[in-house]
Amino acid sequence: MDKELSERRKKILTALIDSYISEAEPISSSAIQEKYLPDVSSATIRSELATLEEMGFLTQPHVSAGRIPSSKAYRYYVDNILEISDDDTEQIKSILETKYDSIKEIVKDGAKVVSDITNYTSMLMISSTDNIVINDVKLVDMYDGTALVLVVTNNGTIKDKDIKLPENNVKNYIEVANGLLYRSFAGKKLVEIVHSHNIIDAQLHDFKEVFEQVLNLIIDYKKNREEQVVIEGKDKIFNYPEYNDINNVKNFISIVDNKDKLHEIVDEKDGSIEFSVKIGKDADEKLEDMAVVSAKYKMNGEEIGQLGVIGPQRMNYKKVLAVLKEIGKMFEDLENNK
Amino acid sequence: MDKELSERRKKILTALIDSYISEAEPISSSAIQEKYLPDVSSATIRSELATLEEMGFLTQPHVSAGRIPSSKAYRYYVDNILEISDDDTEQIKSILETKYDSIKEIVKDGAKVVSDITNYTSMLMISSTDNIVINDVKLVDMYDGTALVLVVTNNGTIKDKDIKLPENNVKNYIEVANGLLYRSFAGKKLVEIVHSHNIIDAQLHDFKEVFEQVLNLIIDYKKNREEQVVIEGKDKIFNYPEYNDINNVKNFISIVDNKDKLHEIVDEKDGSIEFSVKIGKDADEKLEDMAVVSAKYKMNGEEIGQLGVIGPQRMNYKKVLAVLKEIGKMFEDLENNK
DNA sequence: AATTAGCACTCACGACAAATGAGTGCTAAA
DNA sequence: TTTAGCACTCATTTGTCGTGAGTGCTAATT
Repeated sequence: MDKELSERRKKILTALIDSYISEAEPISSSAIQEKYLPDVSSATIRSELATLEEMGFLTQPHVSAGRIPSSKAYRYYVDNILEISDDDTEQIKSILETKYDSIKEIVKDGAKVVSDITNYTSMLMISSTDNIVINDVKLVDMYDGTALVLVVTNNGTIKDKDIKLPENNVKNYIEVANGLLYRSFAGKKLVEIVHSHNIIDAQLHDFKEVFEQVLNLIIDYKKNREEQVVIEGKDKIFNYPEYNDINNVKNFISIVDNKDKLHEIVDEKDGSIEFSVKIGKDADEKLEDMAVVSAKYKMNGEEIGQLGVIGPQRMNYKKVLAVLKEIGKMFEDLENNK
Repeated sequence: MDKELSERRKKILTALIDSYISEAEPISSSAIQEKYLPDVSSATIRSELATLEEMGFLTQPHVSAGRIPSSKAYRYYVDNILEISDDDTEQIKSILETKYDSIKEIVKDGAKVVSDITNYTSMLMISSTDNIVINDVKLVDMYDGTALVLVVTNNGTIKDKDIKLPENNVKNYIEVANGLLYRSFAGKKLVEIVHSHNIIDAQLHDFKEVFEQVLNLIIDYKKNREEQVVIEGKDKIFNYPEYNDINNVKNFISIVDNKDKLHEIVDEKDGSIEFSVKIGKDADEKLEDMAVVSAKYKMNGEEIGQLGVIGPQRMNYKKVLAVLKEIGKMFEDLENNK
């Protein structure tokens, strides 16, 4: 279908996008001729441009202006033209290496690293916690007849507020409760627990309260983790001239400051897609004139989160994708060396 | 000094500020006459305005425009004119009550509540953790030769990653370590601990590693807490026409997204000041055309944090201060009822 | 001495017109 | 199929002018 573009048209389209990515100005036929295709005349390029426009790849702000790429053009560019060469990779790698001492730092503030290198606003989202497995639940005796709840998962330990214990025979109570808690929760996935409120009823009446508190703790934890979104470098957006328009800024802020919207845009139904590139409102109603590039990262086969950038449509896709890929490789290395 | 304004001048200044707060337009002498002072002529008001301008309370965008209040005017207004009546308080109270079921909700997302009621961007900052006292430090036996560190403070429990234990005789090791940890840390303030790295040297060599890990945990905790800033309702800023100017928006974002700057602006050397109102760049170089109103909250005599709003200079100081005060009262009630 | 009416003056703002020039589409020739 | 040439379009810039809001000043009034 759309893949049938002649080489020259591809070349013209690429020239147009490259130029627009760096200049943010409509490009004229003669500009393309001078800088990218000196062997043909501007008139030829003009007729090619007319065809490309008919095909929906280009638009013209007005009749006496040059052309700018449409969302479809970026889409085509990312899908069919863009290639990340070893050179690009090498370059990114060396930037990553000189800027950050260890991969640990990158994991910790991944969003900041990505934002700094790409020069776009970046976002880090923690993945669904459905598959976290609880290894054990323990009460630890504290003071004043309270106990601390520890929920040990395959992904770290959750702890939260103390819970109150019944007055008498605390030591014994905790022991029995720990046994019950272990039998009820250990080995279960978070998602199972959250959806099976009836666990409580099956238990002994004396421990009902403790169970409820533990359950709430787990539910809260799940909810909080899933809402977690880190945004870095919001002010980088002002580097791009399209964000001299207050309406674009409003739009940007309203997306970036709204966790739910961000999730909606980034979350991919298809679990197997590693890199996601959403361009313009064809991809999502809210993304007018914007683009989101994101990657899913895994650790030991388990999805741990998504990292990406959000910026103007005329984004440096090559660089962004190279950075995200390179970080992916670093994760792999980290996994293998351990 | 500046306190010597005649009643009529006060009245005019108040009229000007009130009008500008709601309209965001320069006010002319005749407008003041019509709406606020029908008993004198506009010419009289004009000459008063000229004097007020000379005194630095007013500025004129250009010669054929009305006047707008300067930072100094707002300052004077807040310090010498503004009074919060019982009526205002009642009104805020009823809004708070109808909007939020319990004080708990307000504590939990204080920033959101304040932003919703005032209609300004709000911020919540956790206070210095210097005075948090450690009650105990405990290792809890986990699996695979690891232990979880629990640091119990008068302000909740900190837990963090597991730490590795020496291979043999785990149970005994933990017991001894717990004793040592208790003796080293219990009763000390966070600030003391962070500044006394030499604790380690005094301890037995076998436990050096555990001590270091615990110490790092405490230091990290302190650092993280202090950096914590919650911002709510950033997009509310677009409700105010001064933020149709992209430069003001840039300025706003750069302040609001920069924890350090915010701390710098809000942090008050004088520990006794409860309400702080900073207006314009007289107060802080970065606050060009903006104002920050914030309050310090205490619980059991201990400062727990600051809550406030940031917005245009022509802020509804009355409402904002009333809301912050009312929330303060709720804290007091909460304390007394417990 | 304070207030006021009256009037000349300033200046932002919007409307309109004219000039400019960048870039196009089309046509006819190579 | 490509290209040179040219007429055409239209955003942008610049300049002029009229309008009106609001002021500052002065002279008269209380």
